Amino acid sequence: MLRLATWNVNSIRIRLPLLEELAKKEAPDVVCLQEVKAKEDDFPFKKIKELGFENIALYSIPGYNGVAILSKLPLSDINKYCHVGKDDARHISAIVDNKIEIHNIYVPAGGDIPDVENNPAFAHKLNFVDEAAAFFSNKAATPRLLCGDFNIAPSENDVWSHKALLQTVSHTPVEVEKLKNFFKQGKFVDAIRLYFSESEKIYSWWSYRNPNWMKNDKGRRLDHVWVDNELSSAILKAKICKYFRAEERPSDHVPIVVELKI
DNA sequence: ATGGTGGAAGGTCCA
Repeated sequence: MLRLATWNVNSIRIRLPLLEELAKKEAPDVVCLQEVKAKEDDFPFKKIKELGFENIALYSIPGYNGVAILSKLPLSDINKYCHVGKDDARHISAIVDNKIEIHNIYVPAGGDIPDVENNPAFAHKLNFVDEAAAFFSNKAATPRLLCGDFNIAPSENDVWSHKALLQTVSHTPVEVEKLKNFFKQGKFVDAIRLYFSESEKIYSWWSYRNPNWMKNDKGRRLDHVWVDNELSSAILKAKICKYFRAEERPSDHVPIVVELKI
């Protein structure tokens, strides 16, 4: 049995108390973090090891982005990837316990304007997703799990209003198409939708800019866990830890936890 | 049509 959490923490240093809560309440064996926003010298290795995560794979730069895999089980074959020519710390992988290859990915947010001509950040996002799709198009020797903040809510019920968000970066048709292509090319299974029906609205992110986030519930499902299709029967449970959004000094994303039988 | 909040960095950027 393996319990894995993925969470965009939006600064690991600010979120240490909540990471401790995650470790205690959800008991993950592996935690994939995005937006750690701390360079290696500032990363709280000691405190994280004290929580039981003795094995840490980190790919970070100062200030922005940064991904990490925290694990109670041994990590091997750690790789850090540069996509579309940018060394911006968005993709790290490791094999956990010699059983499963975990890829932790932070897809660029893409700015505000969904237009590649007028917004280089949006072009970067689309190119990143295309390159990732190509990267994962071949079968791997070890079963794979991909997770992270993909910054795209692909289905109608991954957003509070499909119609209202058609022109909003994260739910535009061009992004959704590219994410679905990525998904198809890699023959992946959406571990979260295996557990929740397609007709159920599920979100993992609520904007900081909406102080009434709980009442309005204008969320989006930006965070994902995908597995190789041969692992689909290994998914036993999935949980979106919405209660983390209501904690003191929350991230705008909440952790997602999956339980696999491997 | 706009601005709303949060984090890190450092006198502004990214989300």
